[in-house]
Amino acid sequence: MSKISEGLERAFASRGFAEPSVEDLRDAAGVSLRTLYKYTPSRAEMVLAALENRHQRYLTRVFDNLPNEPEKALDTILSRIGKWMETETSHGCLFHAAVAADPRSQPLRALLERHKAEVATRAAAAAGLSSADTAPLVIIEGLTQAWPLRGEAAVDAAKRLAHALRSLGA
Amino acid sequence: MSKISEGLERAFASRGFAEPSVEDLRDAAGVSLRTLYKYTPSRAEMVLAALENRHQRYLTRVFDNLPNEPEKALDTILSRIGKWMETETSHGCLFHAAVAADPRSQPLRALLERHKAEVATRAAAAAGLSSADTAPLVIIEGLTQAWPLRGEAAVDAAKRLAHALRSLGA
DNA sequence: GTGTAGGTAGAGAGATCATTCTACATCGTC
DNA sequence: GACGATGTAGAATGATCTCTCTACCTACAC
Repeated sequence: MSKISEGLERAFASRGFAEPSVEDLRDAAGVSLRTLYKYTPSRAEMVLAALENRHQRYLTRVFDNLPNEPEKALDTILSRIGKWMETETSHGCLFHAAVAADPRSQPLRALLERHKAEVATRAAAAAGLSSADTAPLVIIEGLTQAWPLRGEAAVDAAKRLAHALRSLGA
Repeated sequence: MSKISEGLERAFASRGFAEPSVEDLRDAAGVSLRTLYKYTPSRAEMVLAALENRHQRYLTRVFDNLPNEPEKALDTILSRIGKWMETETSHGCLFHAAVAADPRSQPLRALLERHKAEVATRAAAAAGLSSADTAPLVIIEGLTQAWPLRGEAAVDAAKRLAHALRSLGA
């Protein structure tokens, strides 16, 4: 149920992956322990459900209704990521955080890779670049990690890089 | 004692911050529990000691003996970070990982900020840019997070961005 | 109104973990 | 050769956590 995933996402995003106990997660999900375990039969699956929800929300927030002109599209993406950081999280990428908290988990790695692959592909396509070009991913990752340290200045720097890349690539 | 910090760094780097128990950390540090607690009186301080060690090693490996020409310096830094990723860690930045694992910890945040501030300052200086310029930090962060996903292609993309930045800024 | 599917509340089992404590060993210095 | 500082090995403590289980409730189909 999506109410559960939403609550889980909120809990992990604000308190990290280590701290919240399953009882905390139950409260955040707004259901009983029994129902929580029915949909996500272990704590590890609660993490996966939260990230699945995150993935969808992120893609919608960042990539929907982009301008058609490739010159503007990447700028818009970077602005939106700045806003996302501001409202949704104050420290880095939740997928990287989940993997960092439990680096041995294979399903978690797979989810991270799927998420980033989709982000990279969409960003490159919107910017009119080859989908194999890694540069947009580097800019986006850089912005996401630098934002907690520099705030809006990171957005500006990312945009400058995107602009420089475009004028050099042309 | 530095043998302890080194062992702790190795343990957290390879197994993450959540998994290793204090007994595992004792084995990695190569001392008794009592001695371990003498130098680092809580598990949280073991994390801090590991990161302190990491910080010094990283600065040395990445920033020592850089070429004097600003055009080459940033390229060298990015190549060295690629090598660092290859030999030292397979997933992202250990400081971000530590904060992600325990986002409420103030000392951890402070350490992350100190580390990144020093990296940003040194990179900007070596590249002949203003030390307030956020672009080098964005590139470095982007490379560090994209490397686990794209390997050497991330190094190449980071270098292209650095080059584009330089030719646009000039 | 009875049966069934699916919910809540919450106690309990069983394991694990961080931290402390006890008992003993080593070694350089006087 | 005895002392004191510092180390090791590992048991004991007390808290906490995940996951399961029991007991009860609600709503609806027939």
